[in-house]
Amino acid sequence: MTTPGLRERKKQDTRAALAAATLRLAVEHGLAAVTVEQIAAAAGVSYRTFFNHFSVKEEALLRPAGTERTFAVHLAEQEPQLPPLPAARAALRSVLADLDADREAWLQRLSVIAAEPDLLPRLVELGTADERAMAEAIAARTGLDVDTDLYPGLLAAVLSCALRVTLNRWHRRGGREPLDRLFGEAVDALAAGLPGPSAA
Amino acid sequence: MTTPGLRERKKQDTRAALAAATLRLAVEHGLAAVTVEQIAAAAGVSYRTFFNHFSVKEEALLRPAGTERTFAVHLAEQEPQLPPLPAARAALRSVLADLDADREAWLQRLSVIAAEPDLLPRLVELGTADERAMAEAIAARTGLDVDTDLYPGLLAAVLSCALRVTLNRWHRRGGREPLDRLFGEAVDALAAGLPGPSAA
DNA sequence: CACTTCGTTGCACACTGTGCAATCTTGCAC
DNA sequence: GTGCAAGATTGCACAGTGTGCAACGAAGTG
Repeated sequence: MTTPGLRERKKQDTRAALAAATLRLAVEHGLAAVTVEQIAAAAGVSYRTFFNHFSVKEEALLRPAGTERTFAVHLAEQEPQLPPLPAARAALRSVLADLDADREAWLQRLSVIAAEPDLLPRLVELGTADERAMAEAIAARTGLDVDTDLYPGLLAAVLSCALRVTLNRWHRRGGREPLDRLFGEAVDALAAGLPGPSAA
Repeated sequence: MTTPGLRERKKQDTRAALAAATLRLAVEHGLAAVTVEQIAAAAGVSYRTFFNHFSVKEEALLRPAGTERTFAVHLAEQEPQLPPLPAARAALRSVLADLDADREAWLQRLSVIAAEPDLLPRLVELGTADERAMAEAIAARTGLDVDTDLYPGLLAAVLSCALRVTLNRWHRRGGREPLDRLFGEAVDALAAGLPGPSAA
């Protein structure tokens, strides 16, 4: 927890500039129509530098900040005696709060995805890394083995889905409904065992 | 439902040859280390022809047959009064039976994925098309709207996850446990509302 | 036997993503 | 402040992906 340091700060600035340029250009022309070269130019850095920060073009759109292990941190903060599902749900609420702090940008990102159906899979693709981390955090909390036991992997996978579906609905409603409530609906349906189409 | 015709048959042969060559080479060297050019050569066709059948390299590994809408068909066959979750579960059992008919090949495909972690996301990526189809089939059955109602999209997403987790477990156990039973365990946990780590 | 349809092929091309080496700036110790 | 190590940026070359286009030939149709 030492001082960030000038070097680290400039690095984050570069990443942020690239992410911002990506978002702006993608909103304008669609991500597919924008080349990495254009993004780098708009951010004032070289083509090669782009790949020092992001390994894939999509990453610049969908992971503007560094690889945050926020879920694991938030999960660890929950009361130890809380069952896994409520604990994970509370942790994800915190993650969603972070997203909500950047409302406009995230709604724009979701718009870019909605406008280019081919990109939706890539969003999911980026999400698998987080899903893996989530599974490991759940395994650590429950004392299970992430590789042999069913529960951690299944819960993480299912919650990732709920998150994805929720973001999709949130965007389709113009971000007017509170993200929190939409996610709550999804998790409630899960906790009830997907009994049937009760929630319209 | 007319006769397939010689032309159509040859087309399927070409696709099958490409898929088989892809699997063989990928098992041997890993998919990333194999180029499309090598695959095409091994299948006895030109480089360009590969992309007449598959739009992405991964597709040749993970979708050896044509784009089958098997789930929707199987779902339509279920008793109309059956609730959505059991109906979808039964339909997916049929899909899994199809996979099981090709046991060895599918276990090999899963091995290729397991050996190359970077590929797992791409599997998910390919799966999103099926997920969308699944959501539409469920929407049609329940009379809900796939775009505005929560239920179809959520159920399809969650079942896709269960399927993915199940295939993963199946492979890790060497394909010895019946695919059917592993999937049943996952869906049981879902139907129970993910109460806690009861199923070890 | 025309005539259409369509899968295959070759070619050119824009772009992605990587390895490598050079350069420059920051952080740190003396 | 001077020198040195760490690391971020850059340029260059390169393998490979995926696409558009036009030509060719075999399969389907009358």
